Amino acid sequence: MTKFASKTAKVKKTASLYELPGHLIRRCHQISVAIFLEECIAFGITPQQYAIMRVLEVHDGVDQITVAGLAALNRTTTGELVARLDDQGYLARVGSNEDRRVKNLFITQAGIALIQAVDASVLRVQERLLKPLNKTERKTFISYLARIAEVNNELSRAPLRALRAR
Amino acid sequence: MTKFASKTAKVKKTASLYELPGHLIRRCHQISVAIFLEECIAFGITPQQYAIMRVLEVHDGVDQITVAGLAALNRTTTGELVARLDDQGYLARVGSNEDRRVKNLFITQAGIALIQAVDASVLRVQERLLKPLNKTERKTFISYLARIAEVNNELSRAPLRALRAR
DNA sequence: TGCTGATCATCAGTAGCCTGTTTATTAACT
DNA sequence: AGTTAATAAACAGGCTACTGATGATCAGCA
Repeated sequence: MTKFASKTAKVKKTASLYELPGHLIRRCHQISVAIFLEECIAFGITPQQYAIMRVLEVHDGVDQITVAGLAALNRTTTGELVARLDDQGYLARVGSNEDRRVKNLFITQAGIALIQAVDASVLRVQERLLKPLNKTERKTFISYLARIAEVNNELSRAPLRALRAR
Repeated sequence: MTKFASKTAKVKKTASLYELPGHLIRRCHQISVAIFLEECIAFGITPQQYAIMRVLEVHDGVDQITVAGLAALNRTTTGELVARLDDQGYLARVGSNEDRRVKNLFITQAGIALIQAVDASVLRVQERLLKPLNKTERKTFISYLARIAEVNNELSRAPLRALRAR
């Protein structure tokens, strides 16, 4: 048996759990969220809520599904997040007149103020998260993440969706 | 104002949402989970459940908190995951005699069979996830992820915890 | 022995993430 | 006009992730 082990061992074995990219990405995600919450605790905002606000900052007045697409968030989750942001007064849901199925989302003054106020904290999140990498490594790392996210976008259950023409 | 803009612009502005590492990591995480679920749909297992099984494969008989630490999972979440794995018959929870607070987790024959059966699928998950990167880029990417997870481990709300001496 | 502090599992409650379905409405086609 | 298909939002239900608290138990120490 052992005699032919090297020749018959064509079956690749899965790496250690601690080397599996999926597991590592999950851990990095947890770290990223933890740092974000710690830095932004004073604003009572989560990374996902922040993402929606950043989308709205650029695409004010779009509907929930569009925001979900632009932020790469699930449509149902987005509904919940938007409800909370509405409660907090950072955005307003306004029923559309042209299409009565739609609720358009508009950023409020408080919402604009929030994005500005939170900016320094978000910068610190990036800084702390990427601290283990030097400047060139950071660029490389981000470019790899971006490439994986872009090329595999359609594999995601909440893919990024560009703004549709109206 | 504009005249001095370049000189006064010492305040770094946060990057586009689509360049923020936190946001990109979240998207890659979603993709990773989606591919895993797709590949392993036949086994009815999730990435987190798989992580627990892999830990148990090496550290059979440890308690829930220890498994949580070794898999970098939250203690409460681990309790739920373990309950489901128990229901599915992949592990057994056995009350300890030495310490009656503790429930030791033992992998079952079905659990061992599962890990083996799922192996090829997990390999495909890695392959598909990292497809946008070439061989050297993959190594670099994984090493960056590992470094970020390791250096920032204590920032996580569910940090990796080594096996404690008993 | 009895007190005190730690520890394991669990519960309650909140948030995120997802699927499939339902309701209301719109668009498209006959 | 009337049927059908498509779409936005919301609902039901399940899994993951976390905090803070509770009950049971154990360990250390007076």
